Amino acid sequence: MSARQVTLAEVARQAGVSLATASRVLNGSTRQVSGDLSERVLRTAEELGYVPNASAQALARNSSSLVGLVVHDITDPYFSCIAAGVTRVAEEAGLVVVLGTTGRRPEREAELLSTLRAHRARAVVLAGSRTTDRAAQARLAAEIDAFTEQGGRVACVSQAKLGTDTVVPGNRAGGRALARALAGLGHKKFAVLGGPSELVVARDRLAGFKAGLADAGVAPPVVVNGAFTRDGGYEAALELLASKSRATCVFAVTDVMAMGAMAALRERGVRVPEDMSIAGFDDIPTLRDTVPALSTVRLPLEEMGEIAAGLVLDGGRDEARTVRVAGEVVLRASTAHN
Amino acid sequence: MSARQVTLAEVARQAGVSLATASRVLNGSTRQVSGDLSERVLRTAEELGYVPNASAQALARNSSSLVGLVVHDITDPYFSCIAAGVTRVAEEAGLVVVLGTTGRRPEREAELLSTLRAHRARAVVLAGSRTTDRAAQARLAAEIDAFTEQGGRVACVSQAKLGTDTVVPGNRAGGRALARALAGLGHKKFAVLGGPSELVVARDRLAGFKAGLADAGVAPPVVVNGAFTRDGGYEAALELLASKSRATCVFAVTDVMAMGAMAALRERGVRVPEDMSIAGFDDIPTLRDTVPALSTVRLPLEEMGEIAAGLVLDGGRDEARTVRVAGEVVLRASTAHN
DNA sequence: GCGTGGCCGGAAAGCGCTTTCCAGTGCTGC
DNA sequence: GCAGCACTGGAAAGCGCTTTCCGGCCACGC
Repeated sequence: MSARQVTLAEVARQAGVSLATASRVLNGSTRQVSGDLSERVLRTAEELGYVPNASAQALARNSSSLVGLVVHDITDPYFSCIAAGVTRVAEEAGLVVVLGTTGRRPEREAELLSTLRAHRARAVVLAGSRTTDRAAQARLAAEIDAFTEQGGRVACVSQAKLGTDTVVPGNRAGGRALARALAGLGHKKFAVLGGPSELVVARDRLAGFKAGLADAGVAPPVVVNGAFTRDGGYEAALELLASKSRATCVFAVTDVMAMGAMAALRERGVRVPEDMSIAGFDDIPTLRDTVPALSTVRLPLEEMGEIAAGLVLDGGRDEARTVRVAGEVVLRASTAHN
Repeated sequence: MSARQVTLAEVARQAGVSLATASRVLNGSTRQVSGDLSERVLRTAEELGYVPNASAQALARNSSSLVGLVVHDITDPYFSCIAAGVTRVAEEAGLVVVLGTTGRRPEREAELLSTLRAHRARAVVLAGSRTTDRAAQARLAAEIDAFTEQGGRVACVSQAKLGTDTVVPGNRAGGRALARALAGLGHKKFAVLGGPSELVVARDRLAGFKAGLADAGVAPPVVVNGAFTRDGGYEAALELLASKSRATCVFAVTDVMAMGAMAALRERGVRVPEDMSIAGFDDIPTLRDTVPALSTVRLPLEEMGEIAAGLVLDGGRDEARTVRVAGEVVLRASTAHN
């Protein structure tokens, strides 16, 4: 139990070389070490089962091999897809990802950033959606500043933050294109299941959708707001039904919300798409296989995670970069002609 | 840019106390510090925006605040639910979780453990399923030993590993109960979409299912193996259909596989449950809302993650503990009477 | 009144590594 | 043949923190 860990010093002693030499061999510094010694060190390290102490390295080098990833809820396919992209890139780069979940509490985001800063994470990907809550936003901005000042890089997914690299999906454009496509199906009365109004993602998608309807000369939609979750979609759909709206097509600003909404419609005996067409946004994998398959705006989620990780790890230029990824309207069985 | 980080020494100097005192105030050691000094330190720390360097702390204390979590694919709801449970508990305990993904490559598991060991993670939760590949298993066992010898704790979910705490779902019992329930629906010919034969989870569920059929006096099922993924289920289902089996009910050893299987059946015009009943295992949240809703064996996935994290973080007794969690058969619309 | 604890502050010795600086060696070039 | 250089190995100074140990102080007991 607790057999003391093998240290570099032991390896060095065992191999009959200095600490410096052992260090140089085992981490590939710029300095050369003769093949002879080098091999001896390698061999003893192997024999002793030496594993470098990452904390000590981080301390000595003043930089760790940690990359932070902050999401609201890892259970949500939107986030888990992004997480998959981020981890893939990080692991390829030999880094380790630290997963933080906020549970959608804005203050947690700042807390996590602070923790990550304590760990001297070299970068962090913020995948949460931006809130418009002033205080939380200021606190977060301060943490981001502190983090970058300390030499770390920050990238955001789908929420531009001052001075950070960002991957922004075409929320507005996607919403707009979707609206036109749906209007093209002949629908005249639309409803939108919007997210909480303080989320810019939700607002952008909604704004785009409205613009698209306007393009098509269709009346503005009824909007019902709900939480950005499956249950939020469920509740919002019930509320919509209760309102006796005459909508024939409903747009949920998120696939996950659409999922909840479909459950609500089904429970109330509203057939999709016969009685009501429904579309979402994101194209999370699970909803491609459902019946009816969900019409949506496809976002390359894993790729977005990869891009974000790439931005944040590529040694970093100074100015903030923004990468836009386009959404692609995919009409499936959940939307019908009207 | 890179404004040097505030260190404890600066706080101490600024507050006019020694390093020791500052440290004692800011981390709550066993030693008391007079209210006067204490407050002064706290205040300066606050003013300067001091954040302790986690690497330095880890080094000095010889223990970090990292908890590892190893999964195959964070995108898979099974794993993301477990991950949610683990992160919740870890974050409550003030720890930080490091997410490692294996992409189902057995050797990655050992690699990740080694990395985690380098970081002196204080514990790790292994949520991957055990392989029967001898070499990989030995390598993994060695890493687990090394990890525990170094003072870290290891817990496994659903795979007993020598000397580790384990959370084991009732795979066999669940499979058995499900088989009986399905037989009770009147089905006589069964098929099973099994996972890769080297996964004990898959084998246990299958074995339980067979036992349950035997209990009910029903003939053994046709078994088709596929990968433990949505696509694996899809392929296996196609293979099953091609085999012209007369099965009226199929059990996919995993909900995710069932999802793929349902897609395959649908494509081939096989109606569920009219032409074919189908059941899964796990009860991942997304499949409760689909049409038809999937019959399955419910496992409290998030709770399993919480339990695993709890086991591994509770200061640890010496002998390995095992917590069993029962699966509960839930029949929904995807299975019909025959 | 003085010895004996109990407390609290501070000095300093690490924790395991990286990296700078210095010393020694063998070459090259004239 | 020797100055100068490139190159390699080692000693040692940190990195930012924790913790042991020591010294000073006060309160107490006899």
